[in-house]
Amino acid sequence: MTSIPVGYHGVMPLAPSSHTAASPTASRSAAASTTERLLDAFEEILVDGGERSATLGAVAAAAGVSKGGLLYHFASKDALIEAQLDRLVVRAAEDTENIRTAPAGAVDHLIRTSVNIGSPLDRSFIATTRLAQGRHEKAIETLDTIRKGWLSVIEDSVGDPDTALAIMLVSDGLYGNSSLAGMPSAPAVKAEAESMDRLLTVLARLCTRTE
Amino acid sequence: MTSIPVGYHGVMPLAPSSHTAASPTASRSAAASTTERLLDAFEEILVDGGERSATLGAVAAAAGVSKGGLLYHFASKDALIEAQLDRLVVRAAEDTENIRTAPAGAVDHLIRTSVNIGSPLDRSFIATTRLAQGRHEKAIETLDTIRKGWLSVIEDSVGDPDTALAIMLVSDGLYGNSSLAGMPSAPAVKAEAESMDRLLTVLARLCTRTE
DNA sequence: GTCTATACGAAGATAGAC
DNA sequence: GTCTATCTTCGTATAGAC
Repeated sequence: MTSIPVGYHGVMPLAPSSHTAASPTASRSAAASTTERLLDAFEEILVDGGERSATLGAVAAAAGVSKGGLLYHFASKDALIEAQLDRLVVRAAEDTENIRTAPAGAVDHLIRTSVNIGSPLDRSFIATTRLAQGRHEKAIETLDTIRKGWLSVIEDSVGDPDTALAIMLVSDGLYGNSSLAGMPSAPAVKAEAESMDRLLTVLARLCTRTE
Repeated sequence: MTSIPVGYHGVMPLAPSSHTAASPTASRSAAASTTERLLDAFEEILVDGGERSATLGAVAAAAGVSKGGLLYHFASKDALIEAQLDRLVVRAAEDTENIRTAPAGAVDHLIRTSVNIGSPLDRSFIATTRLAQGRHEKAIETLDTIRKGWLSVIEDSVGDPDTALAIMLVSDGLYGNSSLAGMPSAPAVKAEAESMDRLLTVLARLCTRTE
């Protein structure tokens, strides 16, 4: 199987303009650059198979290049990881703003987006979770920083730090469970939606002290 | 292969009541059987260094034996993992009973024990978390089963399934964060204790009757 | 029960051809 | 930019000595 050389093709229209990591010759646009495809492949393998299966060979193959090809773009495995972390930071920053300005409120938005639906941020985040569980120091720090940002937004929204912490922990729990479960089927997602509504109703009780 | 299943032989040895409490036997280098020491070493390396660093060589060395010595007790790495999972199941079963019969209430007990303080259960649980993040199927299933047991107890305690879920998620979040942070220092644990009290106060709001 | 020696393959990384 | 060797180290597992 696996006739298509291009491993992953989920992300679409977004123009890969901002790239904090080293980008050799990011010419033009159109289809995803090899660098982007490599990062996509890396994240996907990390999410689906865990840290151990995310070898340079596996990543290269999934992106449709050879190991040597990969190593042209990322001089070492750690360079690949660093670029992945940079990518997460960018995506998380956008997300934090989305939470802050969410029409339905920060809590509602945070909780609802705390389950993996396969979004680019989900993939980047869960991929980093795998690296963090492998005790990669910078991955742990990156997750911690992002989490602090989210917590801060929730604090601003609900006022009380302890309440914000409780909500943040629910989010952590949801994401953690979600990252262990396989990607749910479409109908399963729908079923989860109802559960999600009820959960939010319950959590609303936490915020009944707004002053 | 292996017509002689010398490999793994469960962890049946009945443990003296002090199982859930910290084993007073100083470190992991004395009287315990080699099998136990190997499992202790495996879990500790998994917790401290992640899945990748938990190689047979590292485990054997930490337990004070050679690779060959380890392989006498556990015929393969997977046998080692299976034994580790069995160990978690036993410890978690005891813990579930402790939660159910906790004087301060199930919720209070669950939440308070959802931060890593280095107990045998903590180590077994977090070690399994590492394996689960490495996408080890049985590790994922084991965690899921244990979690369902805890959730069930909380449900019995608080009555409402959705409220129970919220509390369970807070527990998941706490454990997840705790497993990423390094083992905190004694004073840090104390500081956390106050935060824990406040968190429980907040969570108490969830259990307010909603008729 | 535990050790040493070794087979075998996988993983990260380099060199250089195209 | 990408590929094909190739080197080296590491990880799992086997065989057999003590």
